[in-house]
Amino acid sequence: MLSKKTKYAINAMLFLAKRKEHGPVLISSIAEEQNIPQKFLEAILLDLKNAGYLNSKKGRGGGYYLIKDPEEVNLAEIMRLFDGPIALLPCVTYRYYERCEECKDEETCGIRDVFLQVRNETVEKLKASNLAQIIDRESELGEN
Amino acid sequence: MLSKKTKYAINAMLFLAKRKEHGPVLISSIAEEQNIPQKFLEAILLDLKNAGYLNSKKGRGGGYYLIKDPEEVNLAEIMRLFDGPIALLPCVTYRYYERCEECKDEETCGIRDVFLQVRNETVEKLKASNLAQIIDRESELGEN
DNA sequence: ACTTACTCTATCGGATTAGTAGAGTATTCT
DNA sequence: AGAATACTCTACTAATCCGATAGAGTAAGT
Repeated sequence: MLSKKTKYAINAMLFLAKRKEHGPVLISSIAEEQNIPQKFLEAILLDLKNAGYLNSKKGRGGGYYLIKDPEEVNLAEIMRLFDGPIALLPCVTYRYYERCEECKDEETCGIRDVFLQVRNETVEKLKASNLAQIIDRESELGEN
Repeated sequence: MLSKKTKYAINAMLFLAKRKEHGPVLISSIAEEQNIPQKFLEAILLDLKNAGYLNSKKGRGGGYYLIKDPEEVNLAEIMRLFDGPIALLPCVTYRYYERCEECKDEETCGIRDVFLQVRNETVEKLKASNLAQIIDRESELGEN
């Protein structure tokens, strides 16, 4: 299951993507409109800033704003940032590879390839899901 | 990521499936051969017994043994037993459905259908992966 | 200067994970 | 019957993670 942190991050990013042309948005506005505890959100936004997705402006008229193209930010990235690897086994991740300690022999492991397939399918789908596409999808659904 | 409990359970089940015709297997043998802490394994085997996969025999010559057909036990079931739902959002599980509390409107949620697709693909793959198939796959890999 | 608003450090309760200890109960062999 | 075997149950623990909060600090704008 996704952590709340990741869900909050996705919602905050979508919110900021929709307001991209309106300049910085207050943390307190994001918190209020997306139902996120403000202090918790502050930490999340900071992580997103440090990861290069957002920038912030201090003082009056300040706030956070998206600096990446909404098409270039996908769910896989956001999830990895907060929840770590998407794979279900450490031995089928690319970036964070680790042996399964209890595994006798990775070469003949009967479950490894299933989990590798699952991982690949999942990552593919999540990568295709970028902020722009999600926003389109939302308004599409809203019209019915 | 899968918990150790789930991984241990899978390994123990595979081990018992291979020894299906040999009668009961001691907890201590399973623990030793699969590198699982014995006391921890005891709890796992008990859960698997209560879930109807295994049965046990007490006293001398006792132990645990598989009572289901290896083709009828798949990874999705074992994972659900120990780690709960496979879906990444509570609103896309069938058995354990729950609203996402921070979700404003499920009908127009832009990420719901991606996660539904991911869940369905994953469950499908994991269901196809049963004990018999995994054992076949292992010996197949061992021959190269 | 003063206000606004982001940033950093520390802390916290509760839940979960992985594992341990030990007494208890049922079964079988002699 | 009694001993030995082997599963079963209850309780406990250490470590880690999750979600959240508090408060002081710092930077920017007016």
